[in-house]
Amino acid sequence: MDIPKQYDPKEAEQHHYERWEKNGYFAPEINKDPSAPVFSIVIPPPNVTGSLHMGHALQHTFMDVMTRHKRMCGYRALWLPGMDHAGISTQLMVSRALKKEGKSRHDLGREQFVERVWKWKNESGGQITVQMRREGASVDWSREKFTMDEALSRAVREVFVALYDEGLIYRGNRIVNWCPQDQTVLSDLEVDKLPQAGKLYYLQYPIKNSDRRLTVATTRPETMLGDTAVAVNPNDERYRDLVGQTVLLPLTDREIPIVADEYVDPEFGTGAVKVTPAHDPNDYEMGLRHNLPQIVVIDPHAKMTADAGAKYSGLDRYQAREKIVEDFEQLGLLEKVVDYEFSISKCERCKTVIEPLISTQWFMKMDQLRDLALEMMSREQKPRFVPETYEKIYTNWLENLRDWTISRQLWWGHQIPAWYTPQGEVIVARSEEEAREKAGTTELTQDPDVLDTWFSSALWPFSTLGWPNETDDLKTFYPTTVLVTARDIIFLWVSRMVMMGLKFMGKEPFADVFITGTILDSQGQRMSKTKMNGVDPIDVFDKFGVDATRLTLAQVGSTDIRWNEKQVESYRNFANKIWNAARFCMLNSEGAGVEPEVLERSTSLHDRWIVSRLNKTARDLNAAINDYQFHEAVQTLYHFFWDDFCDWYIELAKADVTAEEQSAARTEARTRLLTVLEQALRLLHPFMPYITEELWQRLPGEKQLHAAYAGAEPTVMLTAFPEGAANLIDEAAESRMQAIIELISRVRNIRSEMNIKPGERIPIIVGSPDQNLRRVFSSAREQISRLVRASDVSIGERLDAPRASARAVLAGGAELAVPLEGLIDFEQERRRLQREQEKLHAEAAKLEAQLGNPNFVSRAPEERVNEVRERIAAIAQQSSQLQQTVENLQ
RNA sequence: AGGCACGUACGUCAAUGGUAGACGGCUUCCCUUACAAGGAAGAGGUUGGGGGUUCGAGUCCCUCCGUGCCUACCA
Repeated sequence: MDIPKQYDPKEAEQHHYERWEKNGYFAPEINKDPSAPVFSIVIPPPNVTGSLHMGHALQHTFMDVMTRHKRMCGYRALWLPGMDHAGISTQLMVSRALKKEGKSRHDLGREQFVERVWKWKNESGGQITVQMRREGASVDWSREKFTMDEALSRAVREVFVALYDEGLIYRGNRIVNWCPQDQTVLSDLEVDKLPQAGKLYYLQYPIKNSDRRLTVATTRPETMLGDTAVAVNPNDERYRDLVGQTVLLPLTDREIPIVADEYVDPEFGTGAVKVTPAHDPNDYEMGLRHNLPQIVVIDPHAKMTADAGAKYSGLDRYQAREKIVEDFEQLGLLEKVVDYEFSISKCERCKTVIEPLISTQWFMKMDQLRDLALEMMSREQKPRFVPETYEKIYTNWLENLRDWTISRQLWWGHQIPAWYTPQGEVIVARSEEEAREKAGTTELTQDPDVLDTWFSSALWPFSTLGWPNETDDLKTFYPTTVLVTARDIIFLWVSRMVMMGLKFMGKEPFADVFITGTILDSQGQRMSKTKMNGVDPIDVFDKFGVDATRLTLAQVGSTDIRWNEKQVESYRNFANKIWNAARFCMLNSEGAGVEPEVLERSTSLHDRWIVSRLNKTARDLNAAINDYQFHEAVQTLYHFFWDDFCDWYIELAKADVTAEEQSAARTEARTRLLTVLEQALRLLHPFMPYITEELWQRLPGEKQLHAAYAGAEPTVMLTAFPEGAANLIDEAAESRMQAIIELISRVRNIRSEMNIKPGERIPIIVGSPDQNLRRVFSSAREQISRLVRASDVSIGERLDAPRASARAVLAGGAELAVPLEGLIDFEQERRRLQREQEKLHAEAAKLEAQLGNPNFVSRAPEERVNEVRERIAAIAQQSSQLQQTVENLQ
C-alpha cells in the first residue's frame, strides 16, 4: 500500500465533494427511515454580489458540523442554501459596470436594466456557491433558492397583500433617511452613524418688535431657510417671556413663532433650537406637535429648492451652507462658530451623507408583529439564544421598535404590488390581473418602488420551503432547528423572521439561535473591505487545508477572537497526525479489517482502555455539539486522537500489531486498531470532512453505514455517529491505565532529568504492597519496558533497589527506582526529591487549612469533605514514602 | 449619554461556585523503523486594581481602571 508521509489536503479536497453532491448525500431524501427525526437549517443567504469572507466561513463551519453530525445520527437532515438579491449592492455593482460603458441605468430604462442585472446574476453572480463547495458545506443544492425566484416573489406579494389588507402596511408621507447618491430611502438600520469633526454655528434671529435677538446653534446652517419655528424649553427662565412671540427669519421674508417644547435641552448650545420640520427627524416630530408648516428647501439630489429662495436655489447643500454663513456674517448675525464633534448619518453602502427628507413611502406597522414575538419569548422562551445574553438585546430592541420603512427607490428588487388608477386610487393585489379586476379598469400604473431587501429575507425560513403552498417540505422542515448567524443582523434579520414566521406560519421559524463570535484581525480590528485587513478564507484553505481551517473556526464558538495563523498551523499538524496514524494502521493491516464487534470482546487492559476512552469521547462530543459547545468539542476530539489514540494506544498496541509472525493475536490487534480508527474518523468527520473521507475510503474491512442509509454507496458521511455506549465505558480500566501512564511518565522524567541518553537501556524496579497494582504492572511489563526503554522491569511487594537509584513515589503507594550506578549525583537527586516533597506539602497545607476551618466541615457537602480527606491521606502516604527515600539517600 | 460584553501564562484562547488548563512560542535532549507538520522532558499565573457575599470566587455582587460592541443621540 502506497501512502505518502505527508497529508496533502488539496488532493483530498479535489474529488470527494463532487461525489457526495452527485450521489445525493446532501439531500434529506437519502435517509430511508420513515420515522427519522428531522433536523433543518436555512442558510443566512449571502448577497449574490458577495464572495466568501471569514464570517461566512465561520458560520458555515458551525452549520456544516451540526448538519453532518445530525445526518450521521440518523436525522433527516436538511441544510438549505440560497442567495439574497441584495437590492442596493447589486444595483450599484451593475450601475458601476454600466458607467464604464459611459451609460447610466436611465439610458437603458427600467426593463432593460433589470434584464441586465439578471444577466449579470446568471453569469457572474453567486461566486460564493463555488467557494462553499470548497468549504465542504453539505448543503442540499437541489433546493437552492434565490430571493427573487418566482416562487419566493410570490410569497413576498402574498405577505404584502395580506398585511396591507389587515392595515399593517400603509403608504404615508414621513421624514425618512434619504441617500442623495443612491436616490433611495433607507431604513434606520441601513444608516451608519459616524463621528465627525464639524462646526457649530451660532446664528442670531431678530425678534419682531424688539431689539433682542435670539441665538440658535446649528450644525447645518443651510436648513435655516426651511425653519418654521424656534423652540425653547418651557421651564427655561431665560426665554419664558419670548414664548409666543415671533422671530424674523433672516435671509427670508418669513416670520416664525417661538414655541415651547420639552424636547429642548436648556443646557445645550443656547437653549434655543431652530426647528426645520422638513429636514430633521426631531424637528419633524416637533413640527407635528406644534402644527408647524413643512418647507422643503433641499431636494432629493441634496440641492436647494426654489423654496429656498432665488439666491440659493440650485446650490448644493454644502455650497449653500458656506453662502448662508457668509450672508449671516455680513448681516452681523453670525455670533460665533465653534469646533464641534458630532455624529453624522451616512449611507451604509455608498457612505454619502444622508439627507432627512419628507417623502411618500410604504411603511409597516410593527406593534402587532412585535407583540407576537415578545409573547413568544415571555411565554415559551423562544427562540432560545446561545449565548443567552443576546436574548436581552433582542427583547430590548423589540420593545423599542418603530414602524419599518419598506419601500426603496430602486429598480432591482420586488416591485411593490400596488397599482394606481388614473384617479389616484391605490389597488394592492397579487398580480396585475387581480389588480385590474379589483379596479375595474386596465389603465393601471404600478408603483415604481421595490421592497427593502430584508422584506423578502424575513420570509426566508418558510418561503424557501414552498410557502404559501402547503408543501411537504414546509410540513417536514418548518420550524427549522437552529439559526446560525453573526450578531449584527439580530435586528435586521433574526427578529423580522421571528415576527413574520409567527404571523404567517403561526410558529416560530427556529427553535434556537446560535450567535457566532467575530473574527478580528491580528490587531483586534474588525476585518473590512475598506481597511483591506481581511483574511481570505480561500488563501487559508490553500495554505493549510480546508479541514484545518474548519477546526480552527469551529473552536472559535461565540467569542470574538483575533485571527492567528499559528492556530491553523497547529490544526494542519493535527491533520497530518491523523494521516500518519492512519498510515501506520494501514501499513500494518494485512489480514485484518474494520470489524465493529471486535470492540465488544476486548480483553487486555489497553484495549478496554481505548474502547472506554473512545466511548467517553463520543458521549462528551455528542453532548458538546448538541449544546453548541464547539470549543469543547474540538478540544475533546484533539486530545482523544492525539494523546489517547496516538501517543498511548498505538504505542501500547505496536508490538502486537507489528509482530512479524502471522497469528490470530496479531490479526485481532490489527482489527481492533483499525476499528478504533474507523470510529475515530467518524467522530472527526463533521469537523474534518475531507481527510476523514479520504482515509475512511482506504480502510479495509466491513464498514457499515447507518441503517437509515443502507444501500447507499459507502461514505463516512453516512456512517453512524458513535453514541458513546455506557456499557463500553470502563472506569476501572481507565484508572489502571492511569497508573501505567504515571509509571511510564515518571521513568521518562527521571531519564530526562538524569540526562540518560534516549537510546540507553536501563533497569527499573517497582515495588507495591497492592497486589492488584502489581498485577496490572506485570501484565503490562512488555509495554512498559518498551516505552521507557528498560533493560529489565522487576516488580515486587517491596522496593528492593540499590542505594544509587533515582526514585519516585507513585499514586496508590507504589514506589519506583531506577538504579543508576555511577551516574547518580546524590545531592542532585536529593534536591529533586525535595522539590517534589515541597509541592506535596504546599498542596497538603492548602487542604489542611480548608479542613481546619470548622465551617467547611459543617457546611460543605460531605462528599466534598471526604474528597479532601482522602486526598490528604494520599499525600501523607506519598510524602512519608518520599521522606523515607530521601533519608535512605543520606 | 445609556446598555451589554470583555480583561486569565510571552501570544491566542479554555475552565456547571470546589486542587487554574490547551494550543502556539520558549529551554534541554532525540532525524527511536506512522508522523521533525514528529517524540520525550521542562520553565512559565497572588486570573486588571480594591472591597463584599460564601465553608470555598477566575466564576456571584459593588466600585475603580482599561478595551470592545450595540442602541439613542444635544440642535
